[in-house]
Amino acid sequence: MLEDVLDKLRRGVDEILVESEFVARLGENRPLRIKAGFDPTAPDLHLGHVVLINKLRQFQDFGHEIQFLIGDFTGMIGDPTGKNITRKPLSKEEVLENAKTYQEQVFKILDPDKTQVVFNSTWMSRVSSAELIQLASKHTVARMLERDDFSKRFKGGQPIAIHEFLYPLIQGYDSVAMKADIELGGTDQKFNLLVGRQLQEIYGQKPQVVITMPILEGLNGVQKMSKSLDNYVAIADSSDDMFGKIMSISDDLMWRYFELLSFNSLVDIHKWKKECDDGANPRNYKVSLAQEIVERFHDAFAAKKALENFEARFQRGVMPDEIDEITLIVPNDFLAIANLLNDAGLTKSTSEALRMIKQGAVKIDGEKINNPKLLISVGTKQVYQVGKRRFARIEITK
RNA sequence: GGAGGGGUUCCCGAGUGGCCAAAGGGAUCAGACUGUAAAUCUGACGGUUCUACCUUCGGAGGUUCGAAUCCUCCCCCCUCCA
Repeated sequence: MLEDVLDKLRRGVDEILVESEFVARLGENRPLRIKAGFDPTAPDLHLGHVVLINKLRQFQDFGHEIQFLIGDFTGMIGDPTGKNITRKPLSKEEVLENAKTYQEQVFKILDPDKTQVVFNSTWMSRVSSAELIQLASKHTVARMLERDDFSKRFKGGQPIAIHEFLYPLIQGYDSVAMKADIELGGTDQKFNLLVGRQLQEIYGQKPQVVITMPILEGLNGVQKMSKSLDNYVAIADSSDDMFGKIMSISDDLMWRYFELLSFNSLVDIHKWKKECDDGANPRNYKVSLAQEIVERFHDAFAAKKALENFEARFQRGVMPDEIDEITLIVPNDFLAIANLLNDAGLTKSTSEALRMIKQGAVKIDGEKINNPKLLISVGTKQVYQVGKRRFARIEITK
């Protein structure tokens, strides 16, 4: 029984520190306090976050208690880690607003009744400077430099601000304040999570078990999924977008997504991979992955519809059902095509519009055009298309 | 406080007086092909009234017919010494 639970909980995780302690805690047969921290600045949750949240859900299903920690205290200070732009500090109102958005999204996966949302400002804002220095005295610079990104930056001559050393300490102190049994985080959080263990021990608590989850690669498979790199699938994406984005990942990356995001058993996933290796069409498997994910965040009907739209659009070249309607008001009787596309927002600049036309990417009512100097007269209303994905029905009036 | 190194187009990173809107790679976009918004190949990738012009190489001046490249001052980052 315990073995079965363990197997399920181990799926997809990167590391469990310390495994024997983990087994012992589960054996205590009580609801464990599972901590997971989130940054209050990015309320747009994406599939990268889902990897972790799915795991939380699993713990929840086994009867454990999720402590969904929103790091509003640190967020209010503003953490410029690894950035050259100073992140602007968030106000109390913004933090609360973001927290609300978070919950709306996260409760698509987690059970709200078994989830406690907590803010670290609750305890951190009461900590005095003297106490903070006390906390800082519990750790050394040498140990801080063990953290991979710190040591890399240190050796590579990149700056490390003093307060960046405080973040792991505060995060670790959160574990003390919360009396966490287990803390989950991405592999990039490993160091911080371990600081939690050390601090708990210093403060006379049983150190938390640390579980790290892999960082999901973004759509291009190169860097991690993140909003700022624009390679993400947001939980809030429309069903069509979500479906299309998943279809755009490479066949290789698909297996990674299967393992980390799908609820299908690993046995099945490995079987499918083998089938593909033996010549089956990976497209079909990718479709089922895309459908599973769309279904989870929307519903079965939306998933079916998304597939139909996708096939119509990209296999048969049918125009989408819903096209943005735009009306452009111009002073003359004619408008040059490049300016039109730019004004309508279909291209980023008129230069880009001209390039697109040269490359044969522009269609009017389904007809490819190749004259970059084409003039469109006032009074017309046509569907303009740039590439395969950008459409608008544009009316020109005087 | 002293000595030295560095800031280049979305990112990484070449370029040390004209051939530089600036190599190469990544990302992105488009076309072809297809199994799909995969892979692969090809092309594009600052802006505009586009065979030309304008703006860009941390900022402000200067030298020069001509500067990302040379000089001066300033800002920022890093290393070593104290």
